[in-house]
Amino acid sequence: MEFNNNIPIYLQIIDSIKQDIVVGKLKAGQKMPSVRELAGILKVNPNTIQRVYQELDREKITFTKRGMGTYVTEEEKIISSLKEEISKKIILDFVEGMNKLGFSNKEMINTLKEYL
Amino acid sequence: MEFNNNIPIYLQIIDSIKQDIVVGKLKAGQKMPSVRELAGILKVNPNTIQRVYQELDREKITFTKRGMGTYVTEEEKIISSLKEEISKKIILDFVEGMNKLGFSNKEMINTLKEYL
DNA sequence: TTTGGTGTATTATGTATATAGTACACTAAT
DNA sequence: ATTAGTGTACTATATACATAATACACCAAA
Repeated sequence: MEFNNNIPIYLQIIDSIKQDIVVGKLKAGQKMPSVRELAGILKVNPNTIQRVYQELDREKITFTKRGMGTYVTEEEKIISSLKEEISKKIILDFVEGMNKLGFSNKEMINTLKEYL
Repeated sequence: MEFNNNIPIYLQIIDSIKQDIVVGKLKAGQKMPSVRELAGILKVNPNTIQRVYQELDREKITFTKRGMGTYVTEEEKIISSLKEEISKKIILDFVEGMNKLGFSNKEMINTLKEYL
């Protein structure tokens, strides 16, 4: 995994996990890698993953059974609203960014079509 | 100006100034506010603005006359390529983000149209 | 009961960011 | 020459992030 130097690693990992959950790479109820295992995979410190899981737990996106592990939430509602939230943010960033550059709505769509 | 807590302030100020330049709010050759003045306006430390101007100078987006002040570049080429660069990044972030969420190109455009 | 794998907590260290305060060098205008 | 306004440089302090190392608490399985 590649990290952007200007954004805290733990936030980038959180976003990446959210991505995996909303697209179904990580399914509802599924066990996540252990703190130490994920730290090894991503080559970051276990404390960083600890922070990641604590934050995800706080947002109810995962839950933790002490001594057992951390699991993806079983509530599909949370997952679908998470997907909604993420896509809305992407669209908003795009529209606001293009607006600030002076693009009208039509120009925005045309520029996007050209790019694709 | 509102700052995002997760990104260094000096980077956000740099982006904001670039925005103002490419949309013509700041024109080629125009004098920028002094380090101390801009620090006062944005309510940040002068050292932070110092860093901002040094970085903009390094990127040739501004130039500095010692004892006189910092000025927007007079080379229109730099400004136009800057605008190109910024808009490309916005589009790329959008397309990549939507792709990762599983949107096809058509869905992407339709979702955008709906939003607008 | 013991063992191994969980999450959790704590202390220490280094780096980047941001602030605070001070001083210096240069330039234009008085 | 003096002054006021520039950018620049430096030291110090505080906080957040990330790493490192260690220890502890909990649970399931042998």
